[in-house]
Amino acid sequence: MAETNPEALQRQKQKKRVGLKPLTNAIDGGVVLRFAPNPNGPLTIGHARGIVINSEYARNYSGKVVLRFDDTDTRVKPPLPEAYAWISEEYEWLAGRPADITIIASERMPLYLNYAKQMIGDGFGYVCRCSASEFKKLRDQSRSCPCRERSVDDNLNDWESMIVGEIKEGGAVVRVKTNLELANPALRDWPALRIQHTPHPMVGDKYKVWPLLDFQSAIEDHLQGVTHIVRGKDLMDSTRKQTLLYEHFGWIYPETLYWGRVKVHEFGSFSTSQMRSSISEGDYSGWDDIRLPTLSALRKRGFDPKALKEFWIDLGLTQKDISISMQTIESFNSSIIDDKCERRSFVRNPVSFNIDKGELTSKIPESLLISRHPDELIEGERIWNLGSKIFVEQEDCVYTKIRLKDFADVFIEDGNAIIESMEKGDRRLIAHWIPEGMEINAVLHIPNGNDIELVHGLLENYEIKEGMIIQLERVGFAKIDEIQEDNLVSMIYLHG
RNA sequence: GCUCCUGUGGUGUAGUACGGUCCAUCAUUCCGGGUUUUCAUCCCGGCGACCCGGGUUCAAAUCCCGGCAGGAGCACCA
Repeated sequence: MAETNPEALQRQKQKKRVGLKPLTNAIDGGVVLRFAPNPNGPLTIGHARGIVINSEYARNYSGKVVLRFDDTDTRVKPPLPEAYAWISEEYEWLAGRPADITIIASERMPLYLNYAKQMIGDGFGYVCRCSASEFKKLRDQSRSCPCRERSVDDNLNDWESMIVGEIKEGGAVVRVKTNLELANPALRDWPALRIQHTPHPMVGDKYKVWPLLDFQSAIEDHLQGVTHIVRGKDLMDSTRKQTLLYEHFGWIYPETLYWGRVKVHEFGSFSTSQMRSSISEGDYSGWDDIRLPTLSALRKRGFDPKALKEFWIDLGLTQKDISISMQTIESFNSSIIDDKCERRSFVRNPVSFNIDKGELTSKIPESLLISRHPDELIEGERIWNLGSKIFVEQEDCVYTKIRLKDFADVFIEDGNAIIESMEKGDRRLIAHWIPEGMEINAVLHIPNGNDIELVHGLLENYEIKEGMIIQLERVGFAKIDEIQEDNLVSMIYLHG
């Protein structure tokens, strides 16, 4: 080998590439990407991939991201008015900055209708009044439908009828003329706009003709100067259809990248419309119900956006259909939050004992100083005022001699905990406990598939605030969701 | 059925354009050990993969051909 190919010997051992693959045809400062969700509900964990990949590429190339609401369907997937603001906000939460440009398709209807008219006027689009099934039949045989041969003037007349609402829903569509011999039947004379008389939640009944995704998205990408489109590979045919349209208009289609289908083990398959109906039926408390795979739910549970970001970047962009596990995301999250989460004691199944100080009375302090983080990564201590009683987790009461963590060795007898020494004298069990007076009733909500498991106990009531994420010693990370007026703390379990 | 995409350990992922220390990278899971006055976190170690069959070549995860498997699209949804 040294003779045939000496360079081969120089080859280094491979390393894993970090970050996203470079984009083709990308100029620093000139990259425009877009993230285009349907505002028919808030974002899910799958959308997170789109936000992360697009915003990361924009960051890498000092480019821009257009947040575009593709809300041109009033009936099958009607937009949810509140969702627009949720999505903008969730985008910012994840990307770390707001989108550079925000576009709402339904506000830009005149533009799309104009291009449609131009398309008809220039003869590469036509109004088709065949039924969907009639058309499909002809299309599958590469035959043109009767409407295709009509004059531009006839088409423009029909177009006007569509626009003013004279033609019923389903009565006509506008098609883009393509080569009918195209190998892929799905691309032949594809539909660009259809009639919808159902009022749009945002703009009302102003428009009777609405563009379909392939048309609206194609026009808008051109208008915004999008240079790179990253989309699911289920939209590969969209790319092909849109490229045909671009050729008609004389435009250049953006670079396109794809990702495969993503399933999350813990959530199985789900859809926004499915969740929407389950929520309205009361199966879930709302879009942020902790059992749901929505971004709002993950956020409510206390996930750090950086964890999601690192996770999706590590996965990168592949066209493989994948099945991921929340465990991996949780692992990214742990490494990010562990250093900044304070520890608190949470005693489940508490058993109370009287403290018997015995002969050591004079040596026992009135309060203990306990570190906020075991590695001293967080300054200051938690102050535990000792009362006359303690609560110990029942599980730890199987022995008579135990050590109260960070405090003293005790001997348990007849409901009393008799202090034997402050120093750890032997290898006895270290018990989990909390002094009386420091406790507050708490309930931990653990999402578990379709259920929420409730774990009751006593939480260490030291500097707790709503919204803070702490690590419950022995249990795992949790978020203080609500401190109720009846002195009950509601907590949400994050992960171990 | 037609059109298209994808196959690297349990799960993901790097490497594949241009064949060569690649007996294959990294993470996660799992198993074992260690640290810890938390059963959490953390640290160390280990198991574990190039879909199959041919071909080209001194040399194939990488190139060619043929299979097989999985997925998507074929909506007047996005």
